Amino acid sequence: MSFNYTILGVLSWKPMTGYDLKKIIQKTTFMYWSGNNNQIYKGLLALQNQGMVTNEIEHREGSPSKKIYTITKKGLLEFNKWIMESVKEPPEFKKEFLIQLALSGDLNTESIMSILSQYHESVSMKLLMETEIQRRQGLDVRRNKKEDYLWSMISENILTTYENELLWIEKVKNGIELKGR
Amino acid sequence: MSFNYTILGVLSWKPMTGYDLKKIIQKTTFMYWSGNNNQIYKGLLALQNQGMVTNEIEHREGSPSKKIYTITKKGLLEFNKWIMESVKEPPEFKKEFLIQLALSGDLNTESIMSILSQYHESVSMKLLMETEIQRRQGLDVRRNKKEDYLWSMISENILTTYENELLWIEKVKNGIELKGR
DNA sequence: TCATCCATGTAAAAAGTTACATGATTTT
DNA sequence: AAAATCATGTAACTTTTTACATGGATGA
Repeated sequence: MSFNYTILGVLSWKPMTGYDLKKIIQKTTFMYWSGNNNQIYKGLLALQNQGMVTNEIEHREGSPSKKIYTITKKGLLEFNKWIMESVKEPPEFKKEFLIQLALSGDLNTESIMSILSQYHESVSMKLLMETEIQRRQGLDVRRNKKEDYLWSMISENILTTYENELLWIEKVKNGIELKGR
Repeated sequence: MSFNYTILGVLSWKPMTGYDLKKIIQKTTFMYWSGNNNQIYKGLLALQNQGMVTNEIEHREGSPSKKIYTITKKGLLEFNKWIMESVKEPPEFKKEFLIQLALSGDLNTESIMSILSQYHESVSMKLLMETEIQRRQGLDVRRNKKEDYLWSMISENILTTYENELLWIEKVKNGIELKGR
Protein backbone atom coordinates (compact mmCIF):
# COMPACT_ATOMS: atom_id res chain seq x y z
CA MET A 1 0.00 0.00 0.00
CA SER A 2 1.81 3.03 -1.23
CA PHE A 3 -0.88 5.21 0.30
CA ASN A 4 0.78 4.84 3.68
CA TYR A 5 3.98 6.14 2.12
CA THR A 6 2.08 9.24 1.08
CA ILE A 7 0.99 9.77 4.66
CA LEU A 8 4.58 9.27 5.78
CA GLY A 9 5.84 11.71 3.16
CA VAL A 10 3.41 14.45 4.10
CA LEU A 11 4.23 13.94 7.77
CA SER A 12 7.91 14.37 6.90
CA TRP A 13 7.07 18.01 6.25
CA LYS A 14 5.74 18.68 9.70
CA PRO A 15 3.70 16.97 12.44
CA MET A 16 -0.04 17.20 11.96
CA THR A 17 -3.40 15.60 12.66
CA GLY A 18 -5.29 13.09 10.53
CA TYR A 19 -7.66 15.85 9.58
CA ASP A 20 -4.82 18.03 8.30
CA LEU A 21 -3.51 15.09 6.28
CA LYS A 22 -6.93 14.55 4.82
CA LYS A 23 -7.16 18.12 3.63
CA ILE A 24 -3.73 18.08 2.00
CA ILE A 25 -4.20 14.73 0.29
CA GLN A 26 -7.64 15.71 -0.92
CA LYS A 27 -6.57 18.91 -2.61
CA THR A 28 -3.44 17.38 -4.13
CA THR A 29 -4.98 15.56 -7.07
CA PHE A 30 -1.96 13.52 -8.06
CA MET A 31 -2.13 11.83 -4.69
CA TYR A 32 -5.13 10.29 -6.39
CA TRP A 33 -6.68 8.51 -3.43
CA SER A 34 -10.15 9.67 -2.54
CA GLY A 35 -8.76 10.94 0.74
CA ASN A 36 -11.54 9.21 2.62
CA ASN A 37 -11.27 9.14 6.38
CA ASN A 38 -11.13 5.43 6.60
CA GLN A 39 -7.86 5.08 4.75
CA ILE A 40 -6.18 7.88 6.65
CA TYR A 41 -7.15 6.86 10.15
CA LYS A 42 -6.48 3.19 9.46
CA GLY A 43 -3.22 4.04 7.76
CA LEU A 44 -2.06 6.12 10.71
CA LEU A 45 -2.92 3.28 13.08
CA ALA A 46 -0.96 0.78 10.99
CA LEU A 47 2.02 3.13 10.73
CA GLN A 48 1.94 3.61 14.49
CA ASN A 49 1.99 -0.14 15.07
CA GLN A 50 5.02 -0.37 12.79
CA GLY A 51 6.81 2.34 14.74
CA MET A 52 6.85 4.75 11.81
CA VAL A 53 4.88 7.47 13.55
CA THR A 54 4.01 8.48 17.10
CA ASN A 55 1.23 10.71 18.31
CA GLU A 56 0.64 13.21 21.05
CA ILE A 57 -2.84 13.93 22.24
CA GLU A 58 -3.72 17.58 22.66
CA HIS A 59 -6.71 17.89 24.95
CA ARG A 60 -8.90 20.88 24.36
CA GLU A 61 -11.92 22.01 26.33
CA GLY A 62 -15.16 21.86 24.45
CA SER A 63 -13.68 20.79 21.13
CA PRO A 64 -12.66 17.19 20.51
CA SER A 65 -9.03 16.47 21.34
CA LYS A 66 -6.45 16.41 18.57
CA LYS A 67 -3.99 13.64 17.87
CA ILE A 68 -0.86 15.17 16.46
CA TYR A 69 1.20 12.65 14.54
CA THR A 70 4.97 12.90 14.19
CA ILE A 71 7.17 10.80 11.93
CA THR A 72 9.88 8.77 13.72
CA LYS A 73 13.50 8.25 12.64
CA LYS A 74 12.53 4.77 11.50
CA GLY A 75 9.66 6.21 9.49
CA LEU A 76 11.89 8.80 7.85
CA LEU A 77 14.45 6.15 6.94
CA GLU A 78 11.79 3.87 5.49
CA PHE A 79 10.32 6.74 3.49
CA ASN A 80 13.65 7.77 1.99
CA LYS A 81 14.31 4.14 1.14
CA TRP A 82 10.99 4.04 -0.71
CA ILE A 83 11.85 7.12 -2.73
CA MET A 84 15.37 6.09 -3.65
CA GLU A 85 15.21 2.33 -3.90
CA SER A 86 11.68 1.25 -4.75
CA VAL A 87 10.83 0.16 -8.26
CA LYS A 88 9.48 3.19 -10.08
CA GLU A 89 6.08 2.24 -11.41
CA PRO A 90 5.23 3.37 -14.93
CA PRO A 91 2.10 5.51 -15.15
CA GLU A 92 -1.22 3.68 -15.17
CA PHE A 93 -4.18 4.85 -17.22
CA LYS A 94 -7.84 4.11 -17.09
CA LYS A 95 -9.52 5.38 -20.22
CA GLU A 96 -12.97 3.88 -20.25
CA PHE A 97 -13.70 5.84 -23.39
CA LEU A 98 -11.19 3.81 -25.42
CA ILE A 99 -13.22 0.72 -24.66
CA GLN A 100 -16.39 2.42 -25.76
CA LEU A 101 -14.75 3.61 -28.96
CA ALA A 102 -13.12 0.27 -29.71
CA LEU A 103 -16.38 -1.61 -29.33
CA SER A 104 -18.56 0.94 -31.10
CA GLY A 105 -18.32 -1.37 -34.13
CA ASP A 106 -21.52 -0.88 -36.06
CA LEU A 107 -22.25 2.74 -35.22
CA ASN A 108 -22.49 5.17 -38.11
CA THR A 109 -20.06 8.05 -38.59
CA GLU A 110 -22.39 10.62 -37.00
CA SER A 111 -22.74 8.57 -33.84
CA ILE A 112 -18.99 8.13 -33.55
CA MET A 113 -18.47 11.87 -34.02
CA SER A 114 -21.07 12.40 -31.30
CA ILE A 115 -19.37 10.21 -28.71
CA LEU A 116 -16.03 11.81 -29.57
CA SER A 117 -17.59 15.21 -28.89
CA GLN A 118 -18.99 13.98 -25.61
CA TYR A 119 -15.55 12.80 -24.60
CA HIS A 120 -14.01 16.11 -25.65
CA GLU A 121 -16.51 17.96 -23.49
CA SER A 122 -15.73 15.74 -20.53
CA VAL A 123 -11.94 16.12 -20.86
CA SER A 124 -12.23 19.91 -21.35
CA MET A 125 -14.24 20.21 -18.17
CA LYS A 126 -11.73 18.14 -16.27
CA LEU A 127 -8.86 20.26 -17.61
CA LEU A 128 -10.61 23.43 -16.52
CA MET A 129 -11.15 22.09 -13.04
CA GLU A 130 -7.55 20.92 -12.79
CA THR A 131 -6.24 24.29 -13.98
CA GLU A 132 -8.23 25.99 -11.26
CA ILE A 133 -7.01 23.55 -8.61
CA GLN A 134 -3.38 24.02 -9.64
CA ARG A 135 -3.79 27.77 -9.66
CA ARG A 136 -5.25 27.81 -6.17
CA GLN A 137 -2.68 25.44 -4.76
CA GLY A 138 -0.17 27.93 -6.11
CA LEU A 139 2.65 28.72 -3.80
CA ASP A 140 1.22 27.61 -0.49
CA VAL A 141 3.11 24.31 -0.49
CA ARG A 142 6.61 25.03 -1.71
CA ARG A 143 9.48 25.66 0.64
CA ASN A 144 12.43 26.46 -1.64
CA LYS A 145 13.34 27.01 -5.30
CA LYS A 146 14.03 23.35 -5.99
CA GLU A 147 10.70 22.25 -4.55
CA ASP A 148 8.99 25.14 -6.28
CA TYR A 149 10.40 23.99 -9.61
CA LEU A 150 9.43 20.35 -9.08
CA TRP A 151 5.87 21.19 -8.06
CA SER A 152 5.40 23.42 -11.09
CA MET A 153 6.68 20.63 -13.33
CA ILE A 154 4.25 18.20 -11.70
CA SER A 155 1.47 20.66 -12.30
CA GLU A 156 2.51 20.91 -15.94
CA ASN A 157 2.61 17.13 -16.22
CA ILE A 158 -0.99 16.82 -15.09
CA LEU A 159 -2.35 19.60 -17.27
CA THR A 160 -0.55 18.53 -20.45
CA THR A 161 -1.83 15.00 -20.03
CA TYR A 162 -5.35 16.31 -20.50
CA GLU A 163 -4.30 18.71 -23.24
CA ASN A 164 -2.70 15.86 -25.17
CA GLU A 165 -5.89 13.87 -24.87
CA LEU A 166 -7.82 16.78 -26.37
CA LEU A 167 -5.36 16.98 -29.27
CA TRP A 168 -5.80 13.28 -29.88
CA ILE A 169 -9.58 13.63 -29.99
CA GLU A 170 -9.29 16.39 -32.60
CA LYS A 171 -6.98 14.25 -34.66
CA VAL A 172 -9.37 11.29 -34.62
CA LYS A 173 -12.28 13.53 -35.58
CA ASN A 174 -10.37 15.00 -38.51
CA GLY A 175 -9.33 11.54 -39.63
CA ILE A 176 -12.92 10.35 -39.64
CA GLU A 177 -14.06 13.38 -41.55
CA LEU A 178 -11.46 12.76 -44.24
CA LYS A 179 -11.86 9.02 -44.68
CA GLY A 180 -15.09 8.02 -43.03
CA ARG A 181 -17.66 9.36 -45.45
CA MET B 1 -19.29 -1.89 -13.02
CA SER B 2 -18.23 -1.00 -16.52
CA PHE B 3 -16.28 -4.23 -16.73
CA ASN B 4 -19.48 -6.08 -17.48
CA TYR B 5 -20.05 -3.70 -20.38
CA THR B 6 -16.69 -4.75 -21.76
CA ILE B 7 -17.80 -8.37 -21.63
CA LEU B 8 -21.02 -7.41 -23.35
CA GLY B 9 -19.16 -5.45 -26.01
CA VAL B 10 -16.77 -8.25 -26.84
CA LEU B 11 -19.67 -10.70 -26.98
CA SER B 12 -21.37 -8.36 -29.47
CA TRP B 13 -18.65 -9.40 -31.91
CA LYS B 14 -19.44 -13.07 -31.73
CA PRO B 15 -20.51 -15.72 -29.22
CA MET B 16 -17.68 -17.20 -27.21
CA THR B 17 -16.67 -18.86 -23.95
CA GLY B 18 -15.45 -17.21 -20.77
CA TYR B 19 -12.00 -18.45 -21.58
CA ASP B 20 -12.05 -16.77 -24.99
CA LEU B 21 -13.18 -13.54 -23.35
CA LYS B 22 -10.38 -13.81 -20.86
CA LYS B 23 -7.79 -14.10 -23.60
CA ILE B 24 -9.11 -11.12 -25.54
CA ILE B 25 -9.45 -8.86 -22.54
CA GLN B 26 -6.02 -9.84 -21.29
CA LYS B 27 -4.20 -8.99 -24.48
CA THR B 28 -6.12 -5.76 -25.03
CA THR B 29 -4.28 -3.52 -22.60
CA PHE B 30 -6.69 -0.61 -22.67
CA MET B 31 -9.34 -2.91 -21.26
CA TYR B 32 -7.12 -2.45 -18.21
CA TRP B 33 -8.69 -4.98 -15.87
CA SER B 34 -6.34 -7.66 -14.72
CA GLY B 35 -8.44 -10.14 -16.63
CA ASN B 36 -8.63 -12.47 -13.68
CA ASN B 37 -11.01 -15.37 -13.92
CA ASN B 38 -13.07 -14.28 -11.01
CA GLN B 39 -14.33 -11.11 -12.63
CA ILE B 40 -15.16 -12.77 -15.92
CA TYR B 41 -17.06 -15.77 -14.63
CA LYS B 42 -18.90 -13.72 -12.02
CA GLY B 43 -19.63 -11.06 -14.59
CA LEU B 44 -21.07 -13.59 -17.02
CA LEU B 45 -23.27 -15.02 -14.28
CA ALA B 46 -24.57 -11.57 -13.36
CA LEU B 47 -25.24 -10.69 -17.01
CA GLN B 48 -27.09 -13.95 -17.43
CA ASN B 49 -29.30 -13.21 -14.44
CA GLN B 50 -30.09 -9.83 -15.98
CA GLY B 51 -31.05 -11.44 -19.27
CA MET B 52 -28.22 -9.78 -21.16
CA VAL B 53 -26.59 -13.03 -22.27
CA THR B 54 -27.56 -16.67 -22.64
CA ASN B 55 -25.34 -19.69 -22.85
CA GLU B 56 -25.31 -23.02 -24.58
CA ILE B 57 -23.36 -25.89 -23.16
CA GLU B 58 -21.25 -27.82 -25.60
CA HIS B 59 -20.47 -31.23 -24.15
CA ARG B 60 -17.27 -32.79 -25.31
CA GLU B 61 -15.89 -36.21 -24.52
CA GLY B 62 -12.77 -36.19 -22.46
CA SER B 63 -12.31 -32.42 -22.40
CA PRO B 64 -14.34 -30.24 -20.03
CA SER B 65 -17.54 -28.93 -21.53
CA LYS B 66 -17.68 -25.41 -22.95
CA LYS B 67 -20.24 -22.75 -22.13
CA ILE B 68 -20.72 -20.63 -25.18
CA TYR B 69 -22.20 -17.26 -24.31
CA THR B 70 -24.35 -15.25 -26.71
CA ILE B 71 -25.52 -11.66 -26.25
CA THR B 72 -29.31 -11.18 -26.25
CA LYS B 73 -31.31 -8.40 -27.91
CA LYS B 74 -31.74 -6.82 -24.50
CA GLY B 75 -28.00 -7.02 -23.95
CA LEU B 76 -27.23 -5.43 -27.29
CA LEU B 77 -29.68 -2.61 -26.62
CA GLU B 78 -28.24 -1.99 -23.18
CA PHE B 79 -24.72 -1.98 -24.58
CA ASN B 80 -25.52 0.54 -27.32
CA LYS B 81 -27.23 2.69 -24.75
CA TRP B 82 -24.07 2.63 -22.66
CA ILE B 83 -21.94 3.72 -25.62
CA MET B 84 -24.22 6.51 -26.80
CA GLU B 85 -25.81 7.82 -23.63
CA SER B 86 -23.52 7.16 -20.68
CA VAL B 87 -21.46 9.97 -19.22
CA LYS B 88 -18.05 9.84 -20.86
CA GLU B 89 -15.51 9.58 -18.06
CA PRO B 90 -12.37 11.69 -18.40
CA PRO B 91 -9.15 9.65 -18.32
CA GLU B 92 -7.82 8.66 -14.92
CA PHE B 93 -4.13 8.55 -14.16
CA LYS B 94 -2.16 6.93 -11.43
CA LYS B 95 1.37 8.24 -11.39
CA GLU B 96 2.93 7.07 -8.17
CA PHE B 97 6.18 8.65 -9.26
CA LEU B 98 4.72 12.16 -9.01
CA ILE B 99 4.12 11.55 -5.33
CA GLN B 100 7.67 10.37 -4.86
CA LEU B 101 9.02 13.39 -6.70
CA ALA B 102 6.77 15.84 -4.89
CA LEU B 103 7.79 14.55 -1.49
CA SER B 104 11.48 14.12 -2.27
CA GLY B 105 11.97 17.43 -0.44
CA ASP B 106 15.41 17.27 1.07
CA LEU B 107 17.15 15.10 -1.50
CA ASN B 108 20.16 16.59 -3.25
CA THR B 109 20.24 17.25 -6.97
CA GLU B 110 22.09 14.01 -7.78
CA SER B 111 19.49 11.91 -5.99
CA ILE B 112 16.65 13.63 -7.80
CA MET B 113 18.39 13.08 -11.14
CA SER B 114 18.77 9.44 -10.13
CA ILE B 115 15.10 8.85 -9.41
CA LEU B 116 14.16 10.66 -12.63
CA SER B 117 16.44 8.27 -14.52
CA GLN B 118 14.88 5.31 -12.79
CA TYR B 119 11.47 6.52 -13.86
CA HIS B 120 12.67 7.09 -17.41
CA GLU B 121 13.95 3.52 -17.53
CA SER B 122 10.65 2.20 -16.25
CA VAL B 123 8.54 4.17 -18.74
CA SER B 124 10.83 3.23 -21.65
CA MET B 125 10.47 -0.43 -20.80
CA LYS B 126 6.71 -0.12 -20.63
CA LEU B 127 6.63 1.70 -23.98
CA LEU B 128 8.69 -1.05 -25.58
CA MET B 129 6.37 -3.73 -24.25
CA GLU B 130 3.29 -1.83 -25.40
CA THR B 131 4.76 -1.29 -28.86
CA GLU B 132 5.32 -5.02 -29.16
CA ILE B 133 1.80 -5.82 -27.94
CA GLN B 134 0.24 -3.37 -30.40
CA ARG B 135 2.36 -4.76 -33.24
CA ARG B 136 1.31 -8.33 -32.47
CA GLN B 137 -2.33 -7.48 -32.08
CA GLY B 138 -1.98 -5.94 -35.52
CA LEU B 139 -4.79 -6.72 -37.84
CA ASP B 140 -6.28 -9.77 -36.19
CA VAL B 141 -9.12 -7.81 -34.63
CA ARG B 142 -10.33 -5.32 -37.21
CA ARG B 143 -13.27 -6.07 -39.47
CA ASN B 144 -13.53 -3.01 -41.75
CA LYS B 145 -11.75 0.24 -42.60
CA LYS B 146 -13.61 2.27 -39.99
CA GLU B 147 -12.79 -0.14 -37.22
CA ASP B 148 -9.26 -0.47 -38.54
CA TYR B 149 -8.82 3.29 -38.32
CA LEU B 150 -10.26 3.53 -34.81
CA TRP B 151 -8.11 0.72 -33.47
CA SER B 152 -4.97 2.26 -34.93
CA MET B 153 -5.88 5.59 -33.32
CA ILE B 154 -6.40 3.86 -29.98
CA SER B 155 -3.03 2.23 -30.37
CA GLU B 156 -1.49 5.63 -31.07
CA ASN B 157 -3.23 7.10 -28.04
CA ILE B 158 -1.66 4.54 -25.74
CA LEU B 159 1.84 4.78 -27.18
CA THR B 160 1.98 8.58 -27.27
CA THR B 161 0.88 8.75 -23.67
CA TYR B 162 4.09 6.99 -22.69
CA GLU B 163 6.13 9.00 -25.19
CA ASN B 164 4.83 12.25 -23.75
CA GLU B 165 5.80 11.08 -20.30
CA LEU B 166 9.34 10.45 -21.51
CA LEU B 167 9.50 13.95 -23.02
CA TRP B 168 8.36 15.40 -19.73
CA ILE B 169 11.07 13.55 -17.82
CA GLU B 170 13.73 14.95 -20.18
CA LYS B 171 12.37 18.44 -19.70
CA VAL B 172 12.47 18.17 -15.92
CA LYS B 173 16.03 16.84 -16.03
CA ASN B 174 17.18 19.69 -18.25
CA GLY B 175 15.50 22.20 -16.00
CA ILE B 176 17.25 20.86 -12.95
CA GLU B 177 20.60 20.91 -14.71
CA LEU B 178 20.14 24.56 -15.65
CA LYS B 179 18.84 25.90 -12.37
CA GLY B 180 19.54 23.32 -9.71
CA ARG B 181 23.28 23.59 -9.31
C1' DT C 1 8.71 -35.67 -19.89
C1' DC C 2 7.87 -31.20 -18.80
C1' DA C 3 5.54 -27.07 -19.75
C1' DT C 4 1.91 -24.63 -21.70
C1' DC C 5 -2.78 -24.36 -23.34
C1' DC C 6 -7.65 -25.22 -22.84
C1' DA C 7 -11.64 -24.61 -19.73
C1' DT C 8 -14.12 -24.19 -15.71
C1' DG C 9 -14.61 -22.29 -11.41
C1' DT C 10 -14.00 -21.29 -5.75
C1' DA C 11 -12.08 -18.99 -1.55
C1' DA C 12 -10.07 -15.60 0.89
C1' DA C 13 -7.67 -11.48 1.54
C1' DA C 14 -6.74 -6.74 0.51
C1' DA C 15 -8.03 -2.31 -0.93
C1' DG C 16 -11.19 1.21 -1.78
C1' DT C 17 -15.75 3.62 -1.43
C1' DT C 18 -19.91 5.38 0.75
C1' DA C 19 -22.54 6.42 4.43
C1' DC C 20 -23.20 7.15 9.19
C1' DA C 21 -22.26 9.30 13.92
C1' DT C 22 -21.07 13.15 17.04
C1' DG C 23 -20.60 17.87 18.51
C1' DA C 24 -18.35 22.38 19.07
C1' DT C 25 -16.84 26.54 16.45
C1' DT C 26 -16.76 29.70 12.78
C1' DT C 27 -18.50 31.87 8.75
C1' DT C 28 -22.24 33.54 5.73
C1' DA D 1 -30.48 30.79 11.41
C1' DA D 2 -28.20 27.88 8.44
C1' DA D 3 -24.18 26.12 6.49
C1' DA D 4 -19.52 25.00 6.50
C1' DT D 5 -15.37 23.77 9.02
C1' DC D 6 -12.87 21.34 12.55
C1' DA D 7 -11.89 16.70 14.35
C1' DT D 8 -12.40 12.06 15.39
C1' DG D 9 -13.78 7.71 14.09
C1' DT D 10 -17.03 3.18 12.82
C1' DA D 11 -19.81 0.05 9.77
C1' DA D 12 -21.13 -1.84 5.75
C1' DC D 13 -20.44 -2.55 1.18
C1' DT D 14 -18.10 -3.01 -3.35
C1' DT D 15 -14.29 -3.97 -6.06
C1' DT D 16 -10.00 -5.96 -7.04
C1' DT D 17 -6.27 -9.13 -6.45
C1' DT D 18 -4.09 -13.42 -5.40
C1' DA D 19 -4.08 -18.02 -4.81
C1' DC D 20 -6.04 -22.50 -5.10
C1' DA D 21 -8.25 -26.57 -7.58
C1' DT D 22 -8.97 -29.87 -11.38
C1' DG D 23 -7.65 -32.45 -15.49
C1' DG D 24 -7.22 -33.67 -20.46
C1' DA D 25 -4.76 -32.22 -24.82
C1' DT D 26 -0.96 -30.47 -27.23
C1' DG D 27 3.70 -29.05 -28.30
C1' DA D 28 8.77 -28.69 -27.52
